[in-house]
Amino acid sequence: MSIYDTLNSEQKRAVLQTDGPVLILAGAGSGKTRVITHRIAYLMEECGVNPWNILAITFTNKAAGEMRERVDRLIGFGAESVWVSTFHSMCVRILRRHIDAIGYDNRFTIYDTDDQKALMKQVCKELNIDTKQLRERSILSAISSAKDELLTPLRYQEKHQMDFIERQIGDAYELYQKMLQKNNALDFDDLLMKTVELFNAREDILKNYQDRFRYIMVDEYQDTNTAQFEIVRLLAAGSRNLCVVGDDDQSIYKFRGANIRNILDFEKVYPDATVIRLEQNYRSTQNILDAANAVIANNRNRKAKKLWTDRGPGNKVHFRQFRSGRDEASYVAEDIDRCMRQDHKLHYRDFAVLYRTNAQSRQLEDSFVQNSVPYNIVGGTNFYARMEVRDLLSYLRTVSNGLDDISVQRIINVPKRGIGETTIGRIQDYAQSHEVSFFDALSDLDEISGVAKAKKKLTDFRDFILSLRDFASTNRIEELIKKIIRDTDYENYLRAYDELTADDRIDNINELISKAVSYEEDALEDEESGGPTLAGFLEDVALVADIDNVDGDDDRVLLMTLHSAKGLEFPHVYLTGMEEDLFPSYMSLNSTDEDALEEERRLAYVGITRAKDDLTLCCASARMVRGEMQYHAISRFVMEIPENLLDCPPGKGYSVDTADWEDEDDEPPFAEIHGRMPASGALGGGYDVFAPYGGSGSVYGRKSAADRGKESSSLGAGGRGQGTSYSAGGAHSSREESGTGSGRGVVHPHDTRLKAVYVKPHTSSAKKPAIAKAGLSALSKGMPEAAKPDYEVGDRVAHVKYGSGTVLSIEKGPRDYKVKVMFDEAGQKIMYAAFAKLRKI
DNA sequence: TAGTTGGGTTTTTTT
DNA sequence: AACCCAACTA
Repeated sequence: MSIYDTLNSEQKRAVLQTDGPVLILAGAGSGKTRVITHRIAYLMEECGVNPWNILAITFTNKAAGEMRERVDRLIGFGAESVWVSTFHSMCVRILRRHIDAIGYDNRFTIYDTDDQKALMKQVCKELNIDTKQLRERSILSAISSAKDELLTPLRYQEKHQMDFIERQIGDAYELYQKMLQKNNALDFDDLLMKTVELFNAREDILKNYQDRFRYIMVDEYQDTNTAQFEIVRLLAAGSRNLCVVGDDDQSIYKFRGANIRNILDFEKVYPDATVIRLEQNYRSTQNILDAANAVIANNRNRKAKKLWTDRGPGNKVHFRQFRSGRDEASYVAEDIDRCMRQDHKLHYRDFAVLYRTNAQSRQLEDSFVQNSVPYNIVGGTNFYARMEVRDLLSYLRTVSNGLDDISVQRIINVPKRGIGETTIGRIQDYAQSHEVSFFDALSDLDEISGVAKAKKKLTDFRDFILSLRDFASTNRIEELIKKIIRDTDYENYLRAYDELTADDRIDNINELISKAVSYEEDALEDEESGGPTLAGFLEDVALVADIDNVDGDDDRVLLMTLHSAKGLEFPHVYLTGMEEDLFPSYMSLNSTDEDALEEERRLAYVGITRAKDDLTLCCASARMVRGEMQYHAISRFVMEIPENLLDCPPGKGYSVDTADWEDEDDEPPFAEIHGRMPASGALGGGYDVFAPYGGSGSVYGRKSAADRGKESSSLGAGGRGQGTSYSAGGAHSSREESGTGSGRGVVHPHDTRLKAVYVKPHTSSAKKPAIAKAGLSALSKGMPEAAKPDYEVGDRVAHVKYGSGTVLSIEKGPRDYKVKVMFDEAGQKIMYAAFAKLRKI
């Protein structure tokens, strides 16, 4: 029995079809990594292919490492000679060897987004571009798209000369590119584009790689952009042994240039391609798969397919709605705890919590800390983007590449050396007019007017860098970093900068040092890399993805964005923030591009299919977004899942452990809600709700999408699962609140014990009733600023339930004003002002 | 030159 | 809420 007998027939076909173009359409969880690894093993073991002739391109360095490991385990030899890497790493490797052929120095620096922005700032200044009107970021993203499409500055300018903005971008692109070259730097997109440029310029070099890479495999092919497509096309042009693996339903990187047509049109480009579909899923239960299939079926531009499994139905998909993002976060942490207690075989690492945006991790993190659940967050502020790490890296880059002006300028006054902006500006002007680098200009100080006062400081700095260069030539990177820290007294600088964060920052620096150490160890082992170099370390550092740093053996819950979760799987998955405007994002809903929403749906599909056994979808009625309370309807992606697959379908009434309003002083919430609500009869037809303070009522009033101005655009698109807005109110709320023009009150049954959702017509944010806002604010942690009550001690006030009374005291609490009232009939009560909604009489 | 403050803005997602 | 920048002050 061979290792290939464990494959199903389609997988086997994919492994055995070694020659010619092959397209493997691999649904989520269909074992595509197994196919690729077995294919590599088969090529080496059965076809006698030299591992050196095999290239496998993966999406992340982590995936590359895992793939190499798995091949090793399969055949136990030779896997280290297979070239497994990401597009970007592969390109850097090629460019380090050959980029001098197209006018760069081989010691080039890789600029990340922060460097790009710093450089673009200079470009805009030079070109007098008003960055208020046209931000650096927008220019950079336009340039990035151009590079993804392999458009040179010249070609971009030819294509885009109609309006002023486009001409400005064209000019900026041209100068930006010149300055990059002057700094001897490449940005991320250049890595791909310059490789194509190199291959086109030097047929001999291309031929060399074509001869080497006789068998090419590309994973996650649906997320390749035009530049990557071209690289693959060029490399495979000789042998035509190209095997691409992907799933059009999981294409989620359009924003960075991914072109879904690369996979959809593969058969057009390679008419003789063998197409293999892997539709059996080995990961998830049938209920989870059915949910995923139901959601993705709403996309129109896709290759039809349907995942199936021979696993049983499993648990239903869990759906939970909460009052606030905070409640959602505590539920997730507590539920994980509950699962762990219930099933002792479970580990923390069996859980993942996914969200659409990094900003959502904050509340989750808080709640995990509070509940002592160990967790790891993937991404957010990239480790290498932290101030202290960047400072040190800029020193290293200055040592490594004297032409990198951006790095020199970053550190010339860090820690403070008394070198100010004016001085830096003068040196820069000189450097520019004399066509020398900024650093070299430091040796011509006598010729630069107006820097005499700072001359000593500048010379000291220059000499310091020179001494570091000297030191670096005979010492290890680890020692170099330590020397920089020591000589600049960097730790004290951090303490002076911010006492509170200094310890964390020092930890980060130590981590950087240990990364340098392990880089040097790895590079010593890897013969092909040519040993450890400073440039090599900087390049490693520049190309790591957040997910690369995740240690699978760490027994912690993983928190990450849906994007980061691609390619991973977990027994238990929580998808949080399943709300309209959040997921699908506001951006996609307002986009003119129809595919934007489909891409969000693919993202939902990716999220759902990460789950093996249990999937929990969560949403919150109210959530702080960018410092403002927002009220969202349940995500359409939840509504697209058939009710019978959900344990608690939206609108059916259910209970949630944490959403319990029995707490002391915890009055029922009331909310002003706008946004889309689920269609279907969930709320219509006299669904009963209970008003705050005891009364009961039912949903009444209903406004069609057409009445609703701007929002109707996203509503009116048709199709199932679209929302309808209801106006509603509890018994206490008056009719006038329900039907006004832009009113969009919604009552949602959130809990069978729900006493109330108080609904106000939405007018404008300026006119939002302060009290409603304060009331909800208090639901969420960290919102101390509640509206100050308009009554004072001694005033007579009226309460909806308790009647009238006299205010005994008003005390500012952590969240809200705490008011003590002696009611004429009900006696003394203490309540929060925002919830109590006392009216002065 | 350095540090503070107030105002305006806001990539969702990342190699 | 967090960030960035310009303007202001010491």
